[in-house]
This record gives sequence, structure tokens and C-alpha cells, in this order.
Amino acid sequence: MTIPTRVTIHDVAREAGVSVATVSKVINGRYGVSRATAAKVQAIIETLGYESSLVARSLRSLRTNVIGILVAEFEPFSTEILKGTSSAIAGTGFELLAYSGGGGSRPGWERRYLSRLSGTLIDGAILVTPTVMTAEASIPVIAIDPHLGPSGPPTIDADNATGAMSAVQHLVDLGHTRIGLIGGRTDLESARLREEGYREALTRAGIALDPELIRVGDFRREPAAILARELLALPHRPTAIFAANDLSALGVLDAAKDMGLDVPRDLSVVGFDNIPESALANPPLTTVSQPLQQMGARAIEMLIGLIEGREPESSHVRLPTQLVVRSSTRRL
Amino acid sequence: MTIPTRVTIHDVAREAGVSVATVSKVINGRYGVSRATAAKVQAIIETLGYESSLVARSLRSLRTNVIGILVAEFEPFSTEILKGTSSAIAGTGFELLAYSGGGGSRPGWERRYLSRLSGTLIDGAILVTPTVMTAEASIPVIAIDPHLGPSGPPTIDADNATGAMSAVQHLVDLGHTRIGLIGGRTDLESARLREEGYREALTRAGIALDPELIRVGDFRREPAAILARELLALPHRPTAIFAANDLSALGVLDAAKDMGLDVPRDLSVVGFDNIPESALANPPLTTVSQPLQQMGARAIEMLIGLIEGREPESSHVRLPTQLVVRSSTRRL
DNA sequence: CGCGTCTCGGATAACGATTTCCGCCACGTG
DNA sequence: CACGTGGCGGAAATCGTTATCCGAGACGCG
Repeated sequence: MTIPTRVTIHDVAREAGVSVATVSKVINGRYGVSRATAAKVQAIIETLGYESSLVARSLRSLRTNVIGILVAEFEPFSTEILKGTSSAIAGTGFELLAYSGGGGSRPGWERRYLSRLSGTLIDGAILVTPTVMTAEASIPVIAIDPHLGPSGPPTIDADNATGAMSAVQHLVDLGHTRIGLIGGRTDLESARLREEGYREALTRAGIALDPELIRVGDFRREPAAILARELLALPHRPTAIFAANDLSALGVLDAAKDMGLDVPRDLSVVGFDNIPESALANPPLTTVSQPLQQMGARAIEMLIGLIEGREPESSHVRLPTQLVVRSSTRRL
Repeated sequence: MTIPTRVTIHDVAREAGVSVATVSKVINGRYGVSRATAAKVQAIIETLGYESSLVARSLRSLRTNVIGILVAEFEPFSTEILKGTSSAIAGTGFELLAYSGGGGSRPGWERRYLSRLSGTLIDGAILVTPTVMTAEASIPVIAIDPHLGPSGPPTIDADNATGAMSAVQHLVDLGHTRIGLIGGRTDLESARLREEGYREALTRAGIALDPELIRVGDFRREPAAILARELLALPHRPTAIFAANDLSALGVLDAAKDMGLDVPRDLSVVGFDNIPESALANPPLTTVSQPLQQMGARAIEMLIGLIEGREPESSHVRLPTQLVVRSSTRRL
């Protein structure tokens, strides 16, 4: 079944009795070919079902009209962004190529992927949650939700600080005053901003910060559950917990269930991200939604602008977050 | 920012004072280079941050260790499959490249994409919901959920007929006897099988088929809503509706709401696919779940087998579906 | 000392396209 | 009739890499 080899431009040329140069001209509609010849070649192309090889073409010419989106792995976060880029790219004449290494996601993956593809399979790239911001690149690059904050290439992220504030404000409005925090890795900009939002909201509400209620996790579920158990075992335990991402919030739910606490009766929980799983949790999670699909769409717009030589109106786009109230929070 | 050009194998060779051939040998660990030279070249590679161009490499050699997954568009269905392939590929030494044209998804996209990439950027390809099954290809190919049924390349799909039967059986168990169907496009194999399951379930339950209760949609939401309105306006209207996919089921919910009917009090609704949106619907949709991530994972396994020359144990894998009962169905 | 053998590195031809430049032919004009 | 001109097609270089072959030394052995 896999015997027949690709039909190349040479096959077309031979069949049509012209040179490969002429066929290339016909394909790219360039000057120097008579009507009759062009028609004949075109007919052969259809008959043979020829399509020019993206690989060979890109090796020689600078433009491919393909945009690369580079992710460490295809998980819920990045696939949501992928959906946004996909709908935004329709009708632009560009095509989309999403690339991921073997899940290893060793640090520095962004530079390696970029290096492997930019010569030049792709005209520009979107990096999703890169950990290292390479200042130098031979093609335009846009970073979505970089872990180290905006620096280097143009960046798109969500308003983490304000989002976190609205989450905590929501809890304050419900009458909570002892509000715990399960933070994320402190080396990540987004985690830092969410903690900042937490502090700011408490300060504004005139609630004194209790350092004992602040724990630092790593955005993963199990560690968050352990930290939550510590918080809930406190003599004067919190009545609400803000987790820096949804996975951590799910960990909090696990811990509460273990300890026989009912959410939201005994404990209110708010997460961050609004991943699909958060709606399926029991109870469905109140969380802060990041407009992932919009972020993807904006990235495409900016990138195409960059590729076509337009200066970006701004090198850092920050999109608003939105509080999504479900059933894991309740008036005290 | 975009000034520095790629560092090529030539740069490495010049810097190391050897020929490009030698550098290539070092990179690919082939015989014919002394320890000392290899170490020196390796050091230069690290310093310069060189990565071989996937494009150039693939043009010349047959193996790239990259698997392509070709989709018409990145929407919920295909991104779920993508997640499955992504986790299955970890640790196999292969990398994943997902490709989509500009959303146009004109018929025949599968052959065009394949043709553009197979020369040979990718060692094998997974086609998601292809409409045309090209018998010939120069690389191993696996089709997931082909619209025309298994023929040609090895195929992976869900058990549409049994899934549909279990959906309708569920309604019958709840005491429903007037059960409507919003079908999918009749030219698609999956739609045909789901309708067949519907008929079979009714027959087994000894319920006479009422042709008036069967409408043919196209898997989209709005058309389904219109058809549902027709069904619900019938003198002797159905008490339950089975929609051939979730989007259609959402359309049914729209129609019911418009007509002031409460789901599930006045009408039970079952969908098919279990896309994430179905859990977020109001009320959450009872539906038939396709193991999309599993399907993706199986596709990767089979494809790697094919690439490495193993004969597939079977050319057609059919995975089981599962009924997911949520809140859109109720005892009559 | 001569000759085969081995090891290591380089020169070179592909791979499939694009692109630049050049030559040929027909035609119009002085 | 000679010469410039414009239109059309082809030859060849190039992109970055791999793979095949070849040659230059070094070394061992008779």
C-alpha cells in the first residue's frame, strides 16, 4: 500500500515536456510563460495530483505562509489556545502547524523547537507558556503566558493580578475574612501576580494578612491537597481558600472531602484558569476564567502583522479575566 | 530583533575547522570520526546552540521520527484526539506535528496535506475524520473516525451503532416510547450507523418505528433546533429525542427552551460524542461518550508499529462507547 | 623495505523546489 | 538586409543536510 513514491515537480515537467523551471513558474504564477504552456502544465498537474512539497519549497524560499505554534505538550491549556488560533487563522491565507516534542518538555525546549523549524518551515511562531525567553530569533515570535513575565518578544497574557483580586473580593463579599491561599511556584511570574492580587484584595478590604494562611504549592493537584490539609487542620482554620490554579483547587476539594468538610457549606473554594475539568468537579468550581481562545486569536493577529512587517501597536497585550461563579463558594 | 540568521552546519564546520560531512557524522553518531574530533565538534555545537534543521534533514533522509496528525481544523473533537496522541507519544522517541490548513477544509484536504508533508517531513500520518480515503500514500497512514467507513488504510473508530443503541435503550428503560431522532448527514458513515442503532433499539423493544419522528440534520446546532421545533410541534409529540451528536442535542435544548418546554420534565434529550460543552449545558446533557483520547493513543501505537515495519494485528480497531447519564433525561 | 589494511576526514552528489540569468527565436523597423 | 527588442523557455545555482565514496596517512606484517 505504501509503494508509490511522491510525484515531484520533475515528474510534472517530464510529462508536460517542459523544464522544471517552467513548471515552477506556472505554479507560482510568475511572468514568462505563454497561456498555452501554462494551461498544458496546469492540466498535467491536476492529472497527476501534484502538490509542491512544503519541505523543499521552504528550504529555498523565505515565505511559506505557515505559522508554527510550539507547545511542550498538548494538554487542556494549550489545546484551548490552539482552538483560538485555528479559528483566527481562517481566511488569512496562512496555515497552522502545531509542534510538540515527545512530552519531555525539558527546559529550553522553546529554543530547540524554534531552531529546528525556523529554517524556514514557518514564517513565525507562537510560544505557549515558555520558560525561557530567547531574545534572538530569526523569525517573528510571540509568547503566550510566559512564565517569567513580559520581556523579550511581544507577549500576550491574562490579567493575573486583577483576576486574583476579583476572586478574593468575591470571597470577601460573601463575608469571609479568614481566607487561605495555595500559591504556585514562586519562580513563575503568573503565580507571583496571583499572590499579589490576593494580598491587595485583603488589604483593600481592611483584612489583616495572616502569614499562616499562605502556603506555596506548585500548580499540581496532590501537593496542593497536602497543603490544604495543613490549612484545614489549623486551630483557627480558614473558611475559604483561594487556589492559584484550578488543579490546586481540585486538590483542595480532595482534602476537604478527606477531612469530612462539605464544600461550600464548611469551606468555600475558588480556583484560577477555568479549565474544562473545573466545571465537572463536585461541586462545580467557582474560578477565574482566562480567555484562552481569545489569547490565541490575538496572538495570530499580532504575529501576522509582524510577519508582514507592521510594527506591533504594543509589545504586550494583557487580556481581562472574568470571575465564573459556580457552586464551590457560598455566603458565610 | 529578527536579524541573526540560523546557525547552520556550515557555521559549526567552519568554527571547528572540519568539513560539514564530519559534523554530520558527529551529530548522527556515525562511524569514521575520532574521539578527539567528535568532542571538539560537540563542544562547538553546544557553544553555538546549533540544532539541525528538520526541513533540510527530512529532505535528504527517509526517517525524521516525526508523526503528523492532519486535521481540517482544530475544534473540540480533534483537539481531544490530539491530547490522546500527545500523551501516548511520550517516551517513544517520536515527536508530534499537527497540521491544519486555513480552516477551509475543502474536500480532498487529506490528500493535499499528505502530499505537501510526506516528502518526507513526517514518517507517518494520522488523519482525523477524513472524507476521502486515499488508497495510495508514500507513508503509513491511519484514519480516525473516517466519514465513509473503514476502507483503505487501517482505521480507528468508536462503536457508533452500539453506542446509539445504548442511548435509545436508556430512554426506553425510562419508559419512553415516542422517541424522536435528529440524524446526521446521510452521506457519513457515522451518522448512518447511529441511525441504525436507533432503529435496532426500537425494534428490540418492540416499539413500532414512526417515520414522522425521524429528521435528518447535518450535525450542526441551528439546523437541529429547527428540526426539533418541527418534532415538538407534532400533534402527538415525542417525549424524548436522540440527537446524533452533541451539537444537535444542544440545538434540541434551544428549541425546547423556545417552546417553553422543560428538559427533562417535558422532554428527555440524549446526545452523542460527549464533547466538553455537553457537560456545561443547561441541563447537563446525557450523552454517549466516545473515548477520543484513547482513540488517539491507539492510533499512535498502531502507526509506530507500521512505521517500524510490523504488520498491524488488525486493520480496523473499534473502541467501545459509554453512556454518560447526566440531567437531560428522566423517567417518563 | 614493500605492501595490504584500517582509520579518519573530506569532496561531492543528491533531495525537491525556487530564482536568476541567459539564449533563442520571431518580429518590427531603419 | 541588418539590427534591436520583447516574449518565452531552459540551465544552473542555491537552500541545509545526509550518504557514498575516495584518498591520505599510520601501522602491522612478512
